[in-house]
Amino acid sequence: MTPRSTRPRERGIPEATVARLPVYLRALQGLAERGILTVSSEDLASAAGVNSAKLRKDLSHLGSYGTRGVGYDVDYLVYQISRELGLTQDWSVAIVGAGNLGRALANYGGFGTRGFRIAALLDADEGVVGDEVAGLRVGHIDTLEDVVSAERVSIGVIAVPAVAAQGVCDRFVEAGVTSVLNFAPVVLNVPPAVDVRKVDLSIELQILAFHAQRKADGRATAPPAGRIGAKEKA
Amino acid sequence: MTPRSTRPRERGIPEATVARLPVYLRALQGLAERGILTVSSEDLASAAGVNSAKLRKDLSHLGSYGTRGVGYDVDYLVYQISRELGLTQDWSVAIVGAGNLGRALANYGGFGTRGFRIAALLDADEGVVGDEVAGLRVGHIDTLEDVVSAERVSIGVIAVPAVAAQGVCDRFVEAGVTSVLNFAPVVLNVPPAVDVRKVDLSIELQILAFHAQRKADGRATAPPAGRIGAKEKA
DNA sequence: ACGCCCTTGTGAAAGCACGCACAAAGTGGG
DNA sequence: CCCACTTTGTGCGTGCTTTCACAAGGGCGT
Ligand SMILES: NC(=O)c1ccc[n+]([C@@H]2O[C@H](COP(=O)([O-])OP(=O)(O)OC[C@H]3O[C@@H](n4cnc5c(N)ncnc54)[C@H](O)[C@@H]3O)[C@@H](O)[C@H]2O)c1
Ligand SMILES: NC(=O)c1ccc[n+]([C@@H]2O[C@H](COP(=O)([O-])OP(=O)(O)OC[C@H]3O[C@@H](n4cnc5c(N)ncnc54)[C@H](O)[C@@H]3O)[C@@H](O)[C@H]2O)c1
Repeated sequence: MTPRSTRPRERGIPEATVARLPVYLRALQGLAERGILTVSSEDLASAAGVNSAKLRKDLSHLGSYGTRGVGYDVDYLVYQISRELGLTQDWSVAIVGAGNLGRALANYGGFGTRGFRIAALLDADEGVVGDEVAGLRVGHIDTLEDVVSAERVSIGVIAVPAVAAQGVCDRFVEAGVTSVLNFAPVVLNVPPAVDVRKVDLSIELQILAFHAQRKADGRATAPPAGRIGAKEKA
Repeated sequence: MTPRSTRPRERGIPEATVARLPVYLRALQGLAERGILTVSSEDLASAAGVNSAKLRKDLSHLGSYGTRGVGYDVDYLVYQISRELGLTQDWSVAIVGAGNLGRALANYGGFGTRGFRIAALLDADEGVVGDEVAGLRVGHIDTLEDVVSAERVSIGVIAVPAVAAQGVCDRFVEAGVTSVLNFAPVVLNVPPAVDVRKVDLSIELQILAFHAQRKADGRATAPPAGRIGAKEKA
């Protein structure tokens, strides 16, 4: 059979596109707040910081939601992108690690406004458990499995020290969480069905340093690469 | 002439490679701490969560620093990658916004240990200026230009609310900062010579939500393996 | 009702990135 | 000294991304 006739738009949005949809969504919400009703691909692309052809191709993966000669209806597009991203439903998030970062995350208002609900903030330190952070009481890490199941947590956030991250991750996975956002600077090992994304500050800084150095160098500066012990090239 | 050109690395390392070098570096440092002297591409790749062929190709962009039949000298490779990333020098970083996130960043130990020095933490709120955070006194935003110039800040970190981000960014750029790390959920507008990287929590969550929805949606329309299923994504 | 003009949606081309598979290169044993 | 074995470095095919360029589609003024 040819299942291709089943859907107006094929299931199978390129990963690169998925990563940009949230950016478009935010830009659109900004436009909506300013009372703008329609927007051309050119203007939206500019607001999102991308090339307009790319934006159109990205949106074309969702369907034909534009009107030629006019542009896109802002509200409608917000809805369509939200739906595609799964934001028409709420997602429960559990944060493990109530340290500097975990608390900052819990205090961050940008969660709830976008359909993500912090169901729990857990920590292993008895001195921290019971604290109130952003109207949430810090729970004990041992309740992780219960919380995940009771609150139907589908996204786990890891904000513990690097050495503890894999262990926390394993517990999340064991408890049935299949989406993990990792702030610890380690490579997590998970089964193929689990989706891990990482946010790594050091890496970002190092990438910036690389480019900064290159800008500063200007010309080819190959300082004596040689060093103790190892083989000398040439 | 024509010596097998000592030019180990051509100018022009692929961006994708640059983004992975910090991951390799961290994995190598972990090995070094455990007293491991040499490592094969297979083992290092596994520690870094990538394919070994990819790792070898990435490293080949820096030069031929491996020994066939043996592997790579851990210390030597640490040094080479560090040098390539510009980590053999120290970088001064200025953080603007001493709120939840700014404080968490300032308190984060992982900075100094990797060659990044927090030269200043600035805020506009008079009630916050003067606070001590992580042994650092919060300065007033109006001193930004002075600090940048006096401390030779080359990397600016933006941790202010979205509405204030572009303004802070403009001041950084005006002051001569050409590398910016942005935590605010906005698209920053900068001259071409300025390098901006963003860390956007909401976007990461939304991408996770997209895949989570897809997994939950009826069937496996797309085998999770093909996408960012398992190992961490770059 | 007609045609002009604007903007979308999309082939096609070019550019990157990835990973396989293997020759080359070096090690260590006999 | 030679050979068997290990692991690197890379040529090459494949698939994904980006960008260009334009035909098709739709609104709007006359
Ligand atoms: N603070 C930052 O700005 C920042 C930036 C980048 C990355 N990170 C990373 O984020 C993670 C957290 O950073 P932080 O500054 O919040 O550290 P932190 O030390 O302030 O907090 C860590 C918290 O995790 C808890 N914890 C430790 N082991 C645990 C376990 N097994 N189960 C549950 N809780 C446990 C500790 O009790 C502590 O409260 C670290 O991996 C760090 O490298 C932090
Ligand atoms: N807290 C988080 O976990 C988190 C997560 C993701 C993104 N963010 C983003 O990071 C940014 C900061 O978040 P936060 O939670 O720390 O906010 P916050 O409100 O706690 O802190 C913001 C700080 O910036 C200062 N500020 C405001 N305008 C300024 C200006 N023009 N110049 C200098 N300082 C100024 C404020 O005085 C305040 O101290 C926001 O854009 C937020 O969206 C935060």
